[in-house]
Amino acid sequence: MKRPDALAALAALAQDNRLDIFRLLVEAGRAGMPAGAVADALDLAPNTLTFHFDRLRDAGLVTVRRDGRSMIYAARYESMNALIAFLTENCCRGRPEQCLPVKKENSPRKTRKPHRAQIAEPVS
Amino acid sequence: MKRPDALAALAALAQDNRLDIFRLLVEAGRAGMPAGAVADALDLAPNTLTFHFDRLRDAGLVTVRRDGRSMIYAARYESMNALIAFLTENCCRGRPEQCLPVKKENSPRKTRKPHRAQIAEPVS
DNA sequence: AAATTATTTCAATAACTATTGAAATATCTC
DNA sequence: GAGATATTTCAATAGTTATTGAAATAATTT
Repeated sequence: MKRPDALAALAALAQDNRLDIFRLLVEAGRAGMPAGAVADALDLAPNTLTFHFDRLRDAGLVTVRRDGRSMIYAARYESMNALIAFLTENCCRGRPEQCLPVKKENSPRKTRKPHRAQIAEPVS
Repeated sequence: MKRPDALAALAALAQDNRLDIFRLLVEAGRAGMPAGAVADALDLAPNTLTFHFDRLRDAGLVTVRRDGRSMIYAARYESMNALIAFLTENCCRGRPEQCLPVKKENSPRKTRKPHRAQIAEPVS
């Protein structure tokens, strides 16, 4: 997965309702579920839902097929895994050495008090 | 990592410049790098950068400490891994059976043509 | 073929987000 | 302590995104 796709997937998942929708579809498995069932489960207006499905679809995270008058949406596990792989790539699982905590230097005592706040503890 | 934190992390990473900033910090390792160096590397205005740092910080993805007049930003690998774990949780690595492709049913030939589009191939 | 059910399309709107320029703050150097 | 450097704060603005209501489309049932 390349950067633009990863960015699209992140953006698609970075929204309250869409995260719920996607997780619900993941739960539902390969079979997927009809739009209406998702609407009921999450209490979303059908047009709002279509809006979010479109975004998930654009990001390649879900597929649709028609079944009678229902539209069946299903999670694309491949894309999700590709995203996870992308994130993993340059993080710990890709470079485990960086996940280790910094080893505290056993610094020699200074004779004078160091300048105020020259080196502070990380904040937030 | 709980849902709200995961959502915050996703939102923080789901932006062009922030994704670059974060990846750069990940590259930089535990030592982190001064805001100015990030600004130079990515050609971003200093105030724009502060804006994005704030968001990454709120999402718990980076830390800051002051070193002289520089502010040193560093990636928090823990959070990144927590996010990956969250995403993995209900996806393939958590439920590998779901990643397998649907096995195509070897359906008995119908005598009559099925209703148009009753079951279609997944789209997009 | 009319009524019903499931979903999408469209336009309007409110809310949020990123970027910019100008000014403020903090630290360092002379 | 004046000037320089590094970064943040603030206000304005342009652009994007989510939600809504009303109407349209598609498939099914009667």
